[in-house]
Amino acid sequence: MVVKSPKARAMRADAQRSIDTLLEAAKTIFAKSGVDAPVREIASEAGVGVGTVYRHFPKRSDLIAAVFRREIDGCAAAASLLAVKHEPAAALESWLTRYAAFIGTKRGLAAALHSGDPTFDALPAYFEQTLGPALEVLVASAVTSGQIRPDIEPFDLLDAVRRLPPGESGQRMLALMIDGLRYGAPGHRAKRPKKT
Amino acid sequence: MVVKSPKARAMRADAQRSIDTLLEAAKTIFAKSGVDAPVREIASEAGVGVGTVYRHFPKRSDLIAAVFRREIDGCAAAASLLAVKHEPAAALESWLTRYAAFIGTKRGLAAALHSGDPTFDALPAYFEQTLGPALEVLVASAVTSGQIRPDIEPFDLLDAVRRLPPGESGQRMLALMIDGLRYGAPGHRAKRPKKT
Amino acid sequence: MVVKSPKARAMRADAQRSIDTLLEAAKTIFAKSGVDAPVREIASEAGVGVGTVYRHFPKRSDLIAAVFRREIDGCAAAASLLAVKHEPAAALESWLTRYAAFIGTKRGLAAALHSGDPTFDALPAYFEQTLGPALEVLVASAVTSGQIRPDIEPFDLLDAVRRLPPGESGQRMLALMIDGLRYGAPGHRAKRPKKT
Amino acid sequence: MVVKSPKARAMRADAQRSIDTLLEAAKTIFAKSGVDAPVREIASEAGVGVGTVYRHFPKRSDLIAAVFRREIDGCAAAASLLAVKHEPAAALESWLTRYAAFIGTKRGLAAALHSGDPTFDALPAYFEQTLGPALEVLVASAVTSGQIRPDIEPFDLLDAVRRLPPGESGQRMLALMIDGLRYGAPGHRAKRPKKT
DNA sequence: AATGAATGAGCGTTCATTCAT
DNA sequence: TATGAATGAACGCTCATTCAT
Repeated sequence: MVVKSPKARAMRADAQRSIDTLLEAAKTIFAKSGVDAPVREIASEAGVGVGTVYRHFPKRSDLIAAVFRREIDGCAAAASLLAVKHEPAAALESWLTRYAAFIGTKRGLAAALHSGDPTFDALPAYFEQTLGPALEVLVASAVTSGQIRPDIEPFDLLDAVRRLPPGESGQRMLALMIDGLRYGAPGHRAKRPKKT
Repeated sequence: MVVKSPKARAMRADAQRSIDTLLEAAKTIFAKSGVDAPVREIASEAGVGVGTVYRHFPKRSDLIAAVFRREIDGCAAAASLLAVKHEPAAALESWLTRYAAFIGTKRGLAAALHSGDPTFDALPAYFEQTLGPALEVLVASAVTSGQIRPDIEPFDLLDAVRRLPPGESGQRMLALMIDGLRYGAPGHRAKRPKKT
Repeated sequence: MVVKSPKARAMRADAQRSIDTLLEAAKTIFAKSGVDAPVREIASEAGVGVGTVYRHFPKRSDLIAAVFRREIDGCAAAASLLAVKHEPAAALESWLTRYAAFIGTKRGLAAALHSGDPTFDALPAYFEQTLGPALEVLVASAVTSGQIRPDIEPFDLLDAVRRLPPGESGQRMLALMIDGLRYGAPGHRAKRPKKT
Repeated sequence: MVVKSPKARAMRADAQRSIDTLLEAAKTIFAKSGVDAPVREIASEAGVGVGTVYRHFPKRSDLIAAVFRREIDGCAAAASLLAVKHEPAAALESWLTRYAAFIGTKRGLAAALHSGDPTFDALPAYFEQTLGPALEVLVASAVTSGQIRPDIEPFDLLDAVRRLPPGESGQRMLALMIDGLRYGAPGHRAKRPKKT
């Protein structure tokens, strides 16, 4: 999904370019200085005037939400790409890693998202409705090809990874979970310890 | 004993009282408005001028660190108090609850602590070195009296509770952990399910 | 007098319509938000882009002056209309009322007019030269028909009404003046107090 | 009356100096650029930082009101000075001239005063209660000494002069009124034209 | 030592004006 | 020619920090 200004109708090319540049810049600045970074800094990073920021994102929360949506979109879009470039299980693994990285980056936004600002109300639902199906396709493909166990609920996976602690410890746990996915797969059944 | 002039005594007491008042005020204001609250607000809550705040805490991070240390101290001190007022296991339970409450309050400070400001460098070590022994005593006592299982590493407990999610869900998980502590205790062994 | 852009010869119909719409919009916005209202607001009221405003009125003072001239024109034009619809004295009365209303509306512009901006230099003269003759015709007609006293200088009337205080008190004073006009009329002479 | 900040108690010398300087600067800037002049300009004229302006006058209307009150005070204070430097009638004349000048200067503030801002609510009463007695003393003195007619209500005089038109025409009318004051005085009765 | 007045950098925001579309 | 996106100067205001009292 391409992020557009509210009135997508008759959007001029330069305006769309401004929005794209702005979102990219905001992402960078948010990562560097937090979501409370001065608007001027974001404008400067984007190479536009502050007025342009305010034109497209009258409130700071509008900008934050747009950045967040954009990254959700990017993450979901990555699923399709990975699906055609890798084996099903490898694609799933790559995507989960990417998703975890996305979550890690966004941890700073969590506070903003829970600020009660109504601008953020729709974000959790958007998160699930966008990333859920993306993951579902990857999981289904890997299951069908017998590369991972079939008793996995994509939503659970999404949620569990989201709750992983940040840093290396989280990465190790993600690796564990991915191994766990493969563990019960039909193709690996022979390797399972026998029950007595 | 060296006799000090009454004046010197009084001044030192005054200054210490100022600092205490300031830390108490800062704690209150940090809780209400976050660690970025205006210095004036803190000074006003403490009933002093802003100059006094800057005299004792030249940088905001000094004040934050001092508040944090003070609460760590308070939390550690509570261990001794609880130890003499309750049975070992009950004391441990009470203290863990208090500790969790402290952690819950501080969650806002986490971002500040990870800001890279060198003022905060020593805090994690201070945290561990102060609360670790405090908990260790409580645990040892409860283990010795056979009220909790003996295979518990105090540091793990400290760390695990710190990572608990905020809110009611965290409280429920803390209750579970406390029950788990009692579960393997010698005094409860009779209740353990039999091995077949 | 109809307001036209400098190159009246090549003036396209839609351009003239733009100007008319703009002046009407500016009048509305000036009345609502003062002469310092944002240009965007005026453009929006007129249903055009801001660029169009600047095309026709490069400086704000140009727009203000044009609005003012337009209202002077409208007021002067009303004289002819009233002259054919009413008895001479009634026409005069109606016009003075309308003129007073115009003045009342414009009171906000007074400050702008005295700002020293050379754009406004010609306005006072235009005011007099447009409204003076308009009133003169009405007065002459009423005098000729014997409905009002003959010793009235139109300019004095114009000036006096302009200085009337705003609000009801001004309306009452205007009524008084109009009565005074009729008082010395030949047709009312019988009612005049005798000189001894 | 000396203008002081709301909490006159414990006002530091530098603060009072700041206020005085600010009011003087504000008067100058208001006269030059109107009451909507940038705060920075006023601060700069006063040689202080903008923060100082906001400390003493949180809202612009506070500053406007204070300037106005200060000038009323100054005008009232001039009465005492003139009373001891001139003959009663001359003092009255000088003061009326000064008062008219003050009114002339303030004409720009009229709009602000009628803006409905509650900060200005008390100003009209203050105006009357301060200038009324000041004029009353001058009038009484001149009447007692037989230099002006006795049938003059000070308030009427205050009000009439306030309504005089600005500029030379107003000055001529003020002169007329002052002559009128002397005209009916006992000491001038002999000069009155005889009725035939 | 304590106070709080003063400073001024810096932020959010608006809006006149320009100019690419 | 008309549009409105982009610009950036300028404003109101806050508040960390300094320093005279």
